[in-house]
Amino acid sequence: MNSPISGSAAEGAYDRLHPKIRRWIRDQGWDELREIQARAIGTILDGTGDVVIAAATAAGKTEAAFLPILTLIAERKGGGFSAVYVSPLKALINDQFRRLDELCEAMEIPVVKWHGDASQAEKKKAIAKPSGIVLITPESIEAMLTRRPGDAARLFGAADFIVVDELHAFLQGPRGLHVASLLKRLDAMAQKPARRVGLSATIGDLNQAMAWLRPTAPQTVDLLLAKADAPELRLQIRGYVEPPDLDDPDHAEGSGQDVQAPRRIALDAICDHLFPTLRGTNNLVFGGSRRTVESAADRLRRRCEKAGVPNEFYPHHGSLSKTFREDLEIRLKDGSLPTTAVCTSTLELGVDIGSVKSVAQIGAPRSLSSLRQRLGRTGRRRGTPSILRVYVREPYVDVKSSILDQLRSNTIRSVAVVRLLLAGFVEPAAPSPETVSTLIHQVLSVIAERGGIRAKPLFDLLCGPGPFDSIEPADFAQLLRHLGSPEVRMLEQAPDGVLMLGSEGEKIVQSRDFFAVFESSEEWRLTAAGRTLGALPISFPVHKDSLVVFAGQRWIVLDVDEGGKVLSVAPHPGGMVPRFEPSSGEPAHDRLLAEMRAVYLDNDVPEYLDKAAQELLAEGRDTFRALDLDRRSVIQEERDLHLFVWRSSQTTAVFGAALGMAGLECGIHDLGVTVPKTTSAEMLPILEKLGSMSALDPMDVAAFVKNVRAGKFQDFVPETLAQKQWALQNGQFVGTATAIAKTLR
DNA sequence: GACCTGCTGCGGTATG
Repeated sequence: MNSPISGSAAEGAYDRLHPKIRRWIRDQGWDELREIQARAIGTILDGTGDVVIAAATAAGKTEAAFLPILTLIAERKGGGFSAVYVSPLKALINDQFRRLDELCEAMEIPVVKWHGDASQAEKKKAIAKPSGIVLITPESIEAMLTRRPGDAARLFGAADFIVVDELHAFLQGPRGLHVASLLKRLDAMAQKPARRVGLSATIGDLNQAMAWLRPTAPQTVDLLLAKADAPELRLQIRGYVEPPDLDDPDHAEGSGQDVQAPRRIALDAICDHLFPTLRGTNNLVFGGSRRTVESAADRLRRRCEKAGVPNEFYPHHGSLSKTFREDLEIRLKDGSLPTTAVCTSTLELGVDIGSVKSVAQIGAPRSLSSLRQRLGRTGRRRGTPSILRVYVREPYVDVKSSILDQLRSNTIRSVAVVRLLLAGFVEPAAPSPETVSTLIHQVLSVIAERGGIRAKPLFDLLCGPGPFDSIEPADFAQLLRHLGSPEVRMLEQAPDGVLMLGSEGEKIVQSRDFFAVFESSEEWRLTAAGRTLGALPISFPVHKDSLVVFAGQRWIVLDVDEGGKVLSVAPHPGGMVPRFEPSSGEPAHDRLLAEMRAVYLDNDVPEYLDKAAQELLAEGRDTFRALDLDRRSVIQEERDLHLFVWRSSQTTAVFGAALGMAGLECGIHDLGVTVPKTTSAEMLPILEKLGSMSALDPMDVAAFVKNVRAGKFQDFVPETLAQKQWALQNGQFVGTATAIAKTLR
């Protein structure tokens, strides 16, 4: 049989694969290897170092990594896993298992799924005879190290490769710090450190990815970038204005939440457009919050009922039970019934749901990396376009309204985001404020793993180049002393200096929720006729006869089990949409604010705006000009003073903290800060003083920052260490804040 | 003015 692979480079790559892999490729009916796959085969077979493979979704990254890896490990038998694949999602492990299992079976290489829902028997088998490939979550690696330290080295210590999937998901946040630390610890127990292969779709700064993958030698990481061949993009931005005096833009249609006479809110009009536009095809609607998702899904279901047609709109978010979510994912992938999922960010990455016809977004986006990921769900078949509809909600305004509302910043932001999307911009990863909290977790974990360890080898194992590089020996000593203090009792020190777990540390490590480095909140479990619907935040006020909209249906609470934290419900026509826990918003990048300013200054009216959005854009620009915001940045509005900063959320927050030092409490928004009950006459000398401080010490600003501590173990982080870390991560923004103060006028 | 992610080991019982 002739080689099915065309192109000389690809042909060469194909010929170098293991004969059984070549047969499998022919059996798949593939007529060519993708370019990224051919290049990965060359790099992995010829090289000895680490590799980052960055390519669009559905470009065949998994095969790009595993075809050459399997070729190299084909002849290895037993003696530990040959390759460790780390994934942030169980669902992704299940998908990859289906893709790898058949190929590996042909090669007689075992593959084992290793996560909380995976078969105990399979895991036991692998512990007895570890071999081949393991597909595992970070938390399961953590559990292995702390609960079976004797087995860990035998299982992982001989691996030739560690593959990290969805690498971009680990470039920031506590879980990224956690996995990076686990990689170091796996290296420390290995006879020879494994080669690392990172797989990713959207990465804003590739240097960050290389540094994350091999902190000791980022420049040695081979980088394989797939040429982007993005499908044609069709897009529309639609504008909607809320009615006057609205207190809840997500309330349930025709419910008691609508206290005054029922009236139409923006969400009603948005769903009036979504219903006929999306019906009959598969789509994703991103709602932004679980509350908006429930409210919109409920409206769309009612429109189906009214039209006398079967419902095809279903909610999907993290509080819904697994069964609901999986049923919907299967229905989307299967494709025999038209289906639209109204979701939060749950369907943004990972799980295989096939290609959808269009993506809709309720509310103006703020993050390019997330919008890109969402768009990647459409236009996956050759020749079909990506379709994106953005539904922008703006408040009602009249002469008494705040200028912040009159500036129509949501509409402006939508236009700016589209411009940056077309320009190919993606935000880099932001620093993670959970550093010390995650270090505490790893300190406890290493002590549990080894039974006890002295401070110096503990520091050498965890710190230095890598996730905790910013922790100096003196910081580490301070942290250990604090953890060992009589008030904390996380650690104890034996007379010979060996650190061991204290009574509190023992309790924490033994608990079932030790393995994850992120927090989880307490919730009510919601059941109907014995079936679990999902979970509601414990803060949601409930009592018998409460009405609730959940899982796309309306319910009445029959019974409240305080002890078991269970709510029993039954279908009911009324219902309130529950409020979930609020937290801080998605951060905006400097470049987005610069682009928003450019949109205000320009005169072009993009043709992708509907008539209402065009009017909102014009209103925003008129207000911008009337206030002369091109030249002015300090605007008095009655007793409030607005300072227009035009910088990232992080810079604006630091600027706000610097004002806090001067005794001014202020509110922070996209465009800048608002200081209540202050005049520009009072403000100008303060700004002048701030601007003249050439060396404002970030440590001094840190003292005025609320929530300087973050993460699961934030209560155990010494305040001064938290402030020092904040100053390290925000020092550059403090400098920017003084520079901003100089320019405001 | 937000979202998402993860989970051991034991003892009990039922089933092939």
